[in-house]
Amino acid sequence: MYAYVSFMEHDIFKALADPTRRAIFEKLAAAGMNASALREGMAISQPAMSQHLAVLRTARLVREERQGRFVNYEVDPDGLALIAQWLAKYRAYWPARIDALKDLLRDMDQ
Amino acid sequence: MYAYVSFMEHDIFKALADPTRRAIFEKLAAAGMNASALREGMAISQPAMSQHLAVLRTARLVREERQGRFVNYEVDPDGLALIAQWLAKYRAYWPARIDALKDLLRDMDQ
DNA sequence: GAGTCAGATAAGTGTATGCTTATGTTTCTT
DNA sequence: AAGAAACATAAGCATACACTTATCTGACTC
Repeated sequence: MYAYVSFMEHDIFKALADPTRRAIFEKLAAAGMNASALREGMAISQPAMSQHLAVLRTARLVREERQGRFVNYEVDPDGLALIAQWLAKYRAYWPARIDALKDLLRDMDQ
Repeated sequence: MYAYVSFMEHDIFKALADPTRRAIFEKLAAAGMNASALREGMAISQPAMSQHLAVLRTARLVREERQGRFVNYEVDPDGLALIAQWLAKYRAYWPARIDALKDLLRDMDQ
């Protein structure tokens, strides 16, 4: 069981280590869209985008939904949940004062 | 200001993309210790450890405290805070409760 | 002061990674 | 049925990265 988590954890951090993929993820967080729409204003080739999306998919940071010949992408909460889980392990070290962090903590505490 | 955050963000995800560095960080989260103590049971050369610690330091995931000829390392809350901040941006996508996390883990267990 | 110990840095090397061009696959249009 | 559009995949290449061995720096001991 934890082996799976470790693999996923590795995939996630690997995926987020690339600035282009973080930008793609951020764009998808604002609104789900297909790969072509994602490319707009991003100076990235079609194969490169496809490869990045594959990495994000493997990390469960993003999920696809086929719609005819389009593939709509959106944020997959599972990946974010795993990051939250990883972060929660080190909760003892978070600075207590930052308001945003308090919100974070409260939400994860439920 | 936000430029600094972006740089730091990149350093952090790059740093955590390596499994050895995640292991080092995890060990330090359990207890602060010097570089030699960190190496114990880790099958890693002295220069490699030193290089990994430099990366973690740059990412502000870890901080050093010289003590004579020893250098004691410990978790730096600043790095964790930046991850929490990053994660907070996507709070809208988190599974509503921890139960969802448990479901995820169970699913991954198959 | 000489030797030793903890750790950092330098330089070189094999592999991983992100890109490119080319091509494949599926769906839609006409 | 033929072409085009939306993606995915394959193969090749240049760079980044994590490791190695060798050397350097600074602090402690004798």
